[in-house]
Amino acid sequence: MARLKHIAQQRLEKLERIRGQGVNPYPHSYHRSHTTQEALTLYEQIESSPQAILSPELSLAGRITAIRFMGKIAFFDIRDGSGKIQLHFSHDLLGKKKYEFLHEIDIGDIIGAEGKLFRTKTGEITLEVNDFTLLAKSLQPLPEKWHGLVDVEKRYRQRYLDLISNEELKPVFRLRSQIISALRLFLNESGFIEVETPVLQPVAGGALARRFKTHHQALEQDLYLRIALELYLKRLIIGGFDKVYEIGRIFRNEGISTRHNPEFTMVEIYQAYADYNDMMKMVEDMVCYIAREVAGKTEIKFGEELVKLTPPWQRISLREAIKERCGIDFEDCPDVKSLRVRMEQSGLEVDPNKDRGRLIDELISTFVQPSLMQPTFLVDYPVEMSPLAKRKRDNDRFVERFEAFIGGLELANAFTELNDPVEQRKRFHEQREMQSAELMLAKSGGKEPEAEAIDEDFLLALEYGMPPTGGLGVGIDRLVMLFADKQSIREIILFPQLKTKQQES
RNA sequence: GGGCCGCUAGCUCAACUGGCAGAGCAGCUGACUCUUAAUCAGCCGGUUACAGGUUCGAGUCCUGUGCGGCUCACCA
Repeated sequence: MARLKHIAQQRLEKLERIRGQGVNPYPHSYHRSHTTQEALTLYEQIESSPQAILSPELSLAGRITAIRFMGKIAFFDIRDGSGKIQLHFSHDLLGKKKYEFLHEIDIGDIIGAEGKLFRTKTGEITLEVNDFTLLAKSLQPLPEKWHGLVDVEKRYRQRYLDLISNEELKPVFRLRSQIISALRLFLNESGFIEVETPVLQPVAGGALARRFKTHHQALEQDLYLRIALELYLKRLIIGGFDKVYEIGRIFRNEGISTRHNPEFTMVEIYQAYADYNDMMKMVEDMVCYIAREVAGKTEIKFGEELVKLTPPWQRISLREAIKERCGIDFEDCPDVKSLRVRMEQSGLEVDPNKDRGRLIDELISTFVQPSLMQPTFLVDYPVEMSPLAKRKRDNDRFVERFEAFIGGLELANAFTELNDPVEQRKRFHEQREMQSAELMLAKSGGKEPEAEAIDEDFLLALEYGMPPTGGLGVGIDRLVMLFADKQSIREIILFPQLKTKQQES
């Protein structure tokens, strides 16, 4: 750029004038006695007290969001993490020199101010400033006060501006924090131990998803970012922690959408001597517990829907749910080919590369999922969709697995964990065969064909014996979407993934 | 990756079938001792995302590129 932006240039000139007066525009610290919210509360207490008490001297600090000069007095609004308050400056109280220094101060600057509280003629609690300190000079103009920052791309790329200018944003991320706290509290109170397992893994297993690859220099070895928490948490069950959970970031190298970010947060919970029925109960209890903690009730609004979280939630068998909605009974089509033909008969466009499990998955997301607004468990999945789940006690074509849906969002996935090491090895191999067949087919698509390795270290662990175990995974981001009533995952992730923009300088 | 839509001043938005690129806020100068979207007067601010093309003339039409939104695919 040939010349500096006009406004920034003016601010730099102000900065020099400030320094020229011997004032440090970026001092090291400032002692504030109250937050703006505490100050407002304090003054209301003073007013309602029976004795006539005067406001004590306080010091407040924050970012200037509005400036209104009226000749020899001025009103500023400042905002801190708790809220905002109005400041009143007068020429008479501050003296000529200090009052004139106010003209070097801009919207966006951070200041500290000392004085006493009073109420203006129009009734607003205000600090009568008898001294102030510049704490940080701002060199960039803030978005407009009235409309705030609207440009979606800018809101995500410069989230700090979004937070500064759109007041309704902070509560969303406070809510996110509260949900995670409540979740921890629930699990800790139920006797679970929180653990941390590797993010960098030599074999990224536990789910079917494309991975991110990286390289460790000293080990001279490729590593992958984890796509699930599952296999390491099960190692801990084997090691004798009977109740473990991890809240952690998962990375999946797949498409980005309003429901998908490349990195997202999951909680996975494993309980020894439990099965998927126990985990179903746990999901109900856990979501209700969180609802009461963060919303104070178990009925919440999501989009147009009023969602009732009180247990018991509806339980439908996956097979019945699909049959009811589109008339296809996938058990009548025991192999890929017949199911594909059946789906084509129903007028569906069918991806020829999909295996039977993925075709069934497509039936779920097309016909079933969108209608699951009230909390619902889909139970009992076909074995080929779930390589880590244990077969049903009375039907070995199905596994003991459920997925929980609320508001049309897939929220949780759980099963009675497979603990037979011989069968687990067999299932891994079957899965890999399907995958490499698929890769052969897709090869023309130009994707790098790289079949997932089998986690031999996990299989070895299983061979030492894992107790019967119930496992549960819950997508935290979607849980937050639900409670925050947001239709896009980008609204509840502070810094959603965007493509890097080329710098224009 | 496919389809549809968008990109104009620091921010929020105008500009009719192609005809001089504008307003409000922010900024600067001045007035104003209870304002709060303060008010009043004046001023500054643009490679209309980028690169080509059509045309006497392009913010507007065409082609390509970039980034974003929605959606489909993939996935959770």
